[in-house]
Amino acid sequence: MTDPGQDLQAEAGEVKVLAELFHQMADPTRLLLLMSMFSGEKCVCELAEQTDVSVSAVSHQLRSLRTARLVRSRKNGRHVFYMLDDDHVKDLVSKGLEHVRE
Amino acid sequence: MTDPGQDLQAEAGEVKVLAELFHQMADPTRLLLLMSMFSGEKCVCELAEQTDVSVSAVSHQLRSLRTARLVRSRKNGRHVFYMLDDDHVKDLVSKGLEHVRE
DNA sequence: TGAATATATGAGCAATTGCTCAAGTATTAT
DNA sequence: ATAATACTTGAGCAATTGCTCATATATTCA
Repeated sequence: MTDPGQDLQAEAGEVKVLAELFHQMADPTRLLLLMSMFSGEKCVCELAEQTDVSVSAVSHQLRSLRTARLVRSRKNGRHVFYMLDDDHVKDLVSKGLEHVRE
Repeated sequence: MTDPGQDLQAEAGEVKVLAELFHQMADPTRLLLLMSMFSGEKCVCELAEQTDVSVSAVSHQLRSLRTARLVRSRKNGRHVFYMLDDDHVKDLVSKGLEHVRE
């Protein structure tokens, strides 16, 4: 259901930021990375394994997600753990799946 | 809040379809077109006017949105009216704006 | 019928994307 | 110190994107 408390009018600037948010979720690899983090923080090598993409490619995409503030990272020894920055992404994927599954 | 009734596990195929959904919403022009339809069906020339994009470009993007089943159209005389195919898009934009507005 | 309006579509092109590969930094282990 | 592991980063490249422009189709109007 559409949240009635949300103002659906938006300025041009807001639309661009919103498009950028969806853009981050529009690539299968990035989307899979985000979904892998639903169960908690994951290190780069785990993410690479789960998505079957090279460590380098994953690192590039994580940088993109981090710059866009969808994820944040924490360093521990030689591992870097990535996690969702907030729960909105999870909500969006949930809503998206509702649509996909009709 | 994350819908607890939604299964957040997804197969590879589902992820691709979901990415495609977000991809449609990831372009500022397409997003603006979708948002213009929140208040009801609009003809191509109205949409072009509101988004300040050429009629040709709008038509191309509407075709993309229609193929991806985010919108559907209805012909009346020489006008073609476009409308959202269901309310999920509206929900996604609403959730997205929550994120953007922190 | 012919002109005007509304929309669709294909070609072409610059910009962006997502990968690989090679090289770099940082941390731990021997 | 040297090697191994974990990750990052820049260059380069093929594929995709979103526009414009020209042209085509469909409908209404005079």
